[in-house]
Formats: sequence, C-alpha cells, structure tokens
Amino acid sequence: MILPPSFYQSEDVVGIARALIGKLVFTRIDNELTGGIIVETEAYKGPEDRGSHAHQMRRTARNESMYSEGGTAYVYICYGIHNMLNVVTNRAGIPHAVLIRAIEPLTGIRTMVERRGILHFTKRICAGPGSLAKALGISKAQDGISLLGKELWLEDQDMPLNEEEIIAAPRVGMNFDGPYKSIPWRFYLKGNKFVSKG
DNA sequence: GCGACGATCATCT
DNA sequence: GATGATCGTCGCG
Repeated sequence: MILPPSFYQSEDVVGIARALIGKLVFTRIDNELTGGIIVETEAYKGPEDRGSHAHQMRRTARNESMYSEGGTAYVYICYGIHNMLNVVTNRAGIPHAVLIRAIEPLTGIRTMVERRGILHFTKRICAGPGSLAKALGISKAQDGISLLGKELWLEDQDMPLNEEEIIAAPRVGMNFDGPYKSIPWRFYLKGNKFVSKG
C-alpha cells in the first residue's frame, strides 16, 4: 500500500524518520523499476536544527522544496557529485525532511548494478545517500516531485518489524558544535548489512 | 577491516 | 573564493 499524505504530514519528523525504517521505496525512471527496504534514515528538523539546510528558516533556490507540503521529494547535490534523496514532511512552510541513507535492494538489482557502474552486486550498492540515489536513478530531475506519483513513491510493508531492532545514533557529517551535532536522529536496522555504517 | 585523502562542482557569500 | 547531510581508492597490516 502506498504511503498516504497523512503519513508525511505529521509534525513529528523524528518519528517519521524512525517509522520509515522497514518501509519500501521505489522509482520508475527511464522505464526501469527499482526499489528496496529502507534500512537507514536521518531526520532534519527545520529552523531549530543547525544541521539542516533550513536552519533559521534559511530559504534559497536549492532548498526551496523543503518548504513544500509533506510528501514531496527534496533532492540536492552534495560535494558536487552526489545526489541526496530526502522526504519532505509536515505542512507547507515548515521545512522538515528525512534523508534516506540506505536501502536493502529488492527490485531491479540488475539496473542498479549498471547505474552504479560496478561489476557485481555487493552489500554496498545502496549504502550511503549518494550510492542509493545513483542506484535508483535519482537526480535533480526529481527535486520537488510528489512521493505519491508514478516516478517515485513509498509503500508500507506487511512484514512486521521488531522495534527493538531500530537503533538511534548521531547523524553523519555534522561538522559543527552544539547540541544538534550529536543528537540521535539517525536510525538504522540493527545488524543489517546494507546500512552505510555500523 | 580501517584511516587518510583527493575528486569535483552546485551553491552561497 | 570557500564549502560541503560523500565516495572510492590506496596503503597498511
């Protein structure tokens, strides 16, 4: 079942980041269906969060889609090379987002291997936001699109998840000081070999 | 398996 | 002109 707008429009972005663990993400780009189980996420909480692009309501051409309504994609380029896929949450005007950092591949693995330019499937194929976006074919062409469309969408999974298997940890790459540097807003599936780090 | 480091460029100051 | 919500490779062991 496709995740409905109400899922994304919650005010609790950290809760959504946790709830996204175990959900499914799919893309159909260039007529290739690819997707898998979300195993690692990070929450970015709008104005108060020093780690967010929208810290202190910062609003530029790059992060404009963070201000869209929950259920929108925010894609930006990092280090000039890597595309990062975020799920925008909350209502329009509140710049909350969840970075999808890793998935366990399920569908379209051959396509993912080709897009990544590697010879064989490995556990690192979708580990890390840059690798994940590349494998799924995501680029700035998907910035601002709906997560309820035919190009990019998320689904619930019937298989139950043991809540104790979800680990909370500090986010990756927070190069500043203060409480938001080490706040445990990164979530991942304990022991899953497709996560980017431990 | 791990740490160091260079790649590479859109974006913002 | 400086800066990244990163990745792949290399050297080491």
